[in-house]
Amino acid sequence: MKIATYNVNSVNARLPNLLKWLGEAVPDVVLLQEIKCEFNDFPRFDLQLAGYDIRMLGQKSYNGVAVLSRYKIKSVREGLPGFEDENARYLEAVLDVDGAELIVAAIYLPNGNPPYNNPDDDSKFVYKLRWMEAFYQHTRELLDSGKKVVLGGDYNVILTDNDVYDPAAFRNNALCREEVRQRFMAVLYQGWYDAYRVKHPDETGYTFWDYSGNALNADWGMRIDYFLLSPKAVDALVDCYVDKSPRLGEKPSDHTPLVLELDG
DNA sequence: ATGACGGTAGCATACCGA
Repeated sequence: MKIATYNVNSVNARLPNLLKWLGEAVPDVVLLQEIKCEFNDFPRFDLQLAGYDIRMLGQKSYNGVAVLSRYKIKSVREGLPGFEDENARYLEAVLDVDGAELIVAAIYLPNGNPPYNNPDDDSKFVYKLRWMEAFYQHTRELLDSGKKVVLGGDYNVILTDNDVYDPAAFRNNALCREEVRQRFMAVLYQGWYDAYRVKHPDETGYTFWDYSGNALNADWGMRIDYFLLSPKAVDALVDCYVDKSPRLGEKPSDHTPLVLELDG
């Protein structure tokens, strides 16, 4: 089974790029972030024709997440429990995989950096930390359930200095700050596995390169998209890798897919 | 690497992003 997480930076702007990649990589499940549209504007017919059952949680202009699945989607949870969120950032789905249950979630964690025109405004950072606290509570419950769970998404966290091209330049960035790293580590310490790092302890594993300048050519990237696996999911882990081809192709997202292969 | 770039709303320019 092949599962992908892909921040598409607008599913409509990315549709040709996305459909091309789906045809080449043929993932069974795709977790999308930043679809940037409401229900009525989601390109569901194209994606259904590509073979997927679809659930989405959208809003106008910003954010938005979706689950595409070749397996039947039995139910979904929209948003984190106990957290009033004005943004569409969390969609969890129960899949029927040949009679067995697999839980997946598409996650778009807040960025947390201040607006450029107001660098002293920390409200977005406070929101990020609140979001991570609600996420921590929910991942505890998911882990305690003992189920097979795959949490994929754009976490907007640079976990260590090995996950960014210039750690010094990003030291005070909301993706790197110690409070954020500690909260992400706290989730991992519950007993989740960072699938890419399990398979590739020393490679960069960048999943994002800025559109500007020659960031892509110079490999000025960062690893901010992750798969977190519960123990039952990591037992089935075959591989986890970055597929850079959509980032190198026509009209790319600034992210590229992270792919997970599970046994069965 | 506080720049320059892309997407959206909406029609000029502001907001968002990592």
